[in-house]
Amino acid sequence: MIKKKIILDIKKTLKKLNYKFDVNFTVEVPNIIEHGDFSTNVALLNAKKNKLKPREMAKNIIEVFSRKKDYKSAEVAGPGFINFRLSNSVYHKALVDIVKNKKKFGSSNYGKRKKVLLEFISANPTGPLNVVNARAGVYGDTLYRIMNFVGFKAFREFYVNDAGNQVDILAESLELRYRELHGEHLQEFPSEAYHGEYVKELAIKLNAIDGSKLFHIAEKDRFERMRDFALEEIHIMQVASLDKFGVKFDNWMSERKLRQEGILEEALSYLAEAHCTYEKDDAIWFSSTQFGDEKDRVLIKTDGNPTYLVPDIAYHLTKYQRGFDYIIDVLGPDHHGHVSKLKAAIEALKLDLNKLEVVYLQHINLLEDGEIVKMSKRTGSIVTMDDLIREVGRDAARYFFLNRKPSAHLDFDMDLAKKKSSENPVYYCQYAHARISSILKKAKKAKFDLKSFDIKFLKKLKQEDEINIIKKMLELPFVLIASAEHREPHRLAIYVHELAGMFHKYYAKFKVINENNLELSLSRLYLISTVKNVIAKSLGLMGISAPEKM
RNA sequence: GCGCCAGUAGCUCAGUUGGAUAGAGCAACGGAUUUCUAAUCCGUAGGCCAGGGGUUCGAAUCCCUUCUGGCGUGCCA
Repeated sequence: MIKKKIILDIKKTLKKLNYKFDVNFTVEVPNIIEHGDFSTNVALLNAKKNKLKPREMAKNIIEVFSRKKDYKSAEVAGPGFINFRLSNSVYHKALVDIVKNKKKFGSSNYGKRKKVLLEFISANPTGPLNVVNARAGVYGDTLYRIMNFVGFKAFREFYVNDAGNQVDILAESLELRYRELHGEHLQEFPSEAYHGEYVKELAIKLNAIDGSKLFHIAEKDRFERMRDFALEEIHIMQVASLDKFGVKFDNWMSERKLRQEGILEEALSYLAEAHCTYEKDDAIWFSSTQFGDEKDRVLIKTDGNPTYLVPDIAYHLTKYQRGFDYIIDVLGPDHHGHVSKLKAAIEALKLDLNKLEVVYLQHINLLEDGEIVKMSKRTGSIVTMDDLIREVGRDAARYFFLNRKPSAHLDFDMDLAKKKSSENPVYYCQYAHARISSILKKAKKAKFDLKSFDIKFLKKLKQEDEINIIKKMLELPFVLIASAEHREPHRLAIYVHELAGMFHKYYAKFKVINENNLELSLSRLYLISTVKNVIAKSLGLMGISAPEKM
């Protein structure tokens, strides 16, 4: 919008002055406010071409600009930057545009309706979701919302590993607990089994339905009953946890279903057709070394069962078959060894490797009383997603996870997240929203009605803080595009915090409602109600509430 | 050994395609409330951007290298 106009104006000027130039110069908002509203490096990049010194070239450009009415000033700075200051009226108009855009402000067609598959969490269906899953959930969910808002067609998927070894162990664990209920005493609960309390609860629930009748059926049938019951119950449990966290999925892709539908065989046959498989030691191997892997990998084990790699290849095959333009896998840091094998397979299948992106979310340390809380799935001593939400609440949990870029390790300070005080950044943002609501309420009581507001009043907004707030709001569309583009929703979290901060400072410095100046008061009310909407919109995209009152 | 990720203030972290004087929050210290919500604001202090080299008008950012930490490197998933 404004930036585009400046670029255009610069180009026109360069042509007018008969300068040679490259089009890839930049126009950006400087970090330092004293450096003006916008800054360009056009003279730095093109001075050589025109046999001029950068400052000299900049000076000539400025002379033309100083005659344009939308520009308050243009000056040479540093080695040859040109800093522009725009007239307040330009920003006043922009503010009106934000309001006119209403709920659409910030959205764009950047994604061009491209189809995006976001796979995240994909935790094993063998227990409750943990805090790492929570981080992945918030990340994926927020990225989904942002991508859709900037014009992508995103789709959320959870891949359920409901086949394989770990599921057998789950069924066996349940059976042991079930037997315990019927008075059988175990010497020791096997170390590889699932120890969590939830297995005991499942046994109690199963017992309430089936009683002792499972002892009287065939072993195979009992095993299947155990397995299916556990999988179903745990799925329900996971959905419930996610629901509390505001995370939803468009599809739960079952590994068992993939197997039943013969996709594994399909993937294997494609690999065979591509001459990438061979038999050795009674196993079937994938010759992944020809795609840069260190060694070849087993696909079908000596016992005739596929390794985990096969269903994963098959699953990714379906991702490609479903016609997505971007395939994003959100994984834990312990998966990157696995991804190189998967990528080798995708190459072997002659699928477009560029479509596949892997985002690694780094580990989390939970801190309580300054100490790291140890987590172990095997011994059952995990902090679950439910625990976390119960402890710190949904808003704080989401904000804390979102406040970090995905590739960063995350220390989650439980004590800080629990605090309902100024130390807690999530309240800082929400408080700005609540504060504005409160002012608007008060204005209404004092008979300041925005209906009698007129655009002409906006010229009363002359304070630098006011113009800076408008500038900040104008950044939202770009922040969202950058968040989507780089798959980094944390940029939005940082943005809201900054905007909230600007409002708090403004609030402390200026009074919005002034009985003696109707036009100024209405203009300020107009401004802050826009700030309120932008904060609410941003928090909304992060799945965080924006309270009217705190 | 090889591969991936990271190293920025006492702590936790931001830092857009390379831009000008590297920023927040917390912790520390000193202030502000007869006022539209003090869950706030203002100020002070705090830095060899892990070390070294290179690329150029210009590097926390790109390249090379060394060091440190996490993770991976199964016919487990």
